Amino acid sequence: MLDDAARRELHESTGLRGTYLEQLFTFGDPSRDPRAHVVSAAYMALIPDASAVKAPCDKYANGRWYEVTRLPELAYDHSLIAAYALKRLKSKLEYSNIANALLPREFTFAEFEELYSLILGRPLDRRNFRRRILAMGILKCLPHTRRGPHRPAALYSFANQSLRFIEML
Amino acid sequence: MLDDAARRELHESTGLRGTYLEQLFTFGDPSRDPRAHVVSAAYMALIPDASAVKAPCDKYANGRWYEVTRLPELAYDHSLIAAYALKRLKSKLEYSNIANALLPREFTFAEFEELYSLILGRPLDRRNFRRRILAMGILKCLPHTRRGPHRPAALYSFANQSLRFIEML
DNA sequence: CCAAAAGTGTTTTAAATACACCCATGC
DNA sequence: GCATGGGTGTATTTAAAACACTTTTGG
Repeated sequence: MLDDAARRELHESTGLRGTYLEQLFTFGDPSRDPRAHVVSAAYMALIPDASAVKAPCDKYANGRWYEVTRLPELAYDHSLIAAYALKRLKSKLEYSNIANALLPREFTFAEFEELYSLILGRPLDRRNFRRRILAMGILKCLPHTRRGPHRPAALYSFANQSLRFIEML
Repeated sequence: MLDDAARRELHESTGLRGTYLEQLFTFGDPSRDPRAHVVSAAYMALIPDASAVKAPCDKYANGRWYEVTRLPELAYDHSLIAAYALKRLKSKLEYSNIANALLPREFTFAEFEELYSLILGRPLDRRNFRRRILAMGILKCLPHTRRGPHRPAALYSFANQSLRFIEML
C-alpha cells in the first residue's frame, strides 16, 4: 500500500512513528526530473513537535526546518508540492479536527488560535474565533490549567482523537 | 505527464477529445488486484453528452453507462474510486464553475438546477438557488430563448469557459 | 381555455462580523 | 501595584431558509 510505503520511508528518514499522513497528489511530468521519468505520489505528514525528528541518518542528511511561509527554492517541482500541501492543510483546518495532528495532547486556546492564524495566514478575531470553534464542539475543556508568569490558561484537548469532518450545513 | 497519459487513454477508449480531466487519487494497495501489485492513478473525466462516446473499440468493449446513484458492483476497488469521484465532483460544484464541463454551451436555468440537484442528491429551492447562483456571477444570460411546447425559457451560458473557483468569503 | 414549465419577492431565522474592557496571576 | 497574557458580551450586518402564486406559450 502506498500509505505504508510513505510511512516506512518517513520512519526511516526521520524516526517518526504514528504520524498523521495524507496523500496529496501524484506528479508525473516527465520533465520534473531531467535524469529519468519519475512518477511521485506526494504525501504530507503532520507532527506537533519539530524536535521529535531524529538527527537525520545518512539518507537526506541535509534535511532542515523552514517556516512554511519562507521556504527556500527547492529542487525539481518540490515547491509546487509544498504549496499544494499548504493549500490542502488550510482547507482541512476549516472543516475538520486535523489540527489535532499539529498540537500536543493538551494546549491553551491561545496556542490553538495561533496555529490557525499561522496556517491560514491571516489574523483572527479572538472572540469570534473562540465562539465558532467551541460551537463546532471539536475541543473539550480540561479541568486543570497551565500556570505561568501570568493568569493561568485553561487547557483544552480534542474531543475526538481521530480525524473527523465537521458538518456545517 | 500523467494528465497526458490519461487523456490519451481516454481518447483511445472513447474517442473523446478536449475533455475536462482531473486527477483524483492514487491507489496502491497490493491487494486491490490479486494478480499483481498495481498502482493506479485514478482520473475523472466529465462530458456534457453521453452520446459523444464512440462505440467502444476492442479495448473495453463491454463499457456501459450507469446512473451514478445506481452503479453495479464493479471489479477490484473501482466502486471506491467512483465514490471518490462523486464526492470530489459534489464539493467542486459548490465553489467552482466545474458544471461547465457537464453542460452544453447553452442551457436553461432549469437544466442547470436539475444537474445540481442530481449530483448533490437533494432537492433545491428554485428561488433560493437561482438567487445564489446569479449572485455568484458564474452564468451569463443570453439574449435568445429556447422555444418549446410551453413558455420559452431563457438561455444561459458560463461567464468563464475555463475552470474558476468562486470566493465566497 | 387548459396544461405545463418558467419565472418572481418577502419575511423569518441564523450566522458572521465588528468591536473594548475586565480578570487573574507572578513578580 | 503593575505588567502580561487570559478571558468575556452585545449590537449590527449579512446571508440562508422557508414559502406560493403569476406568467407565457402551444395545442
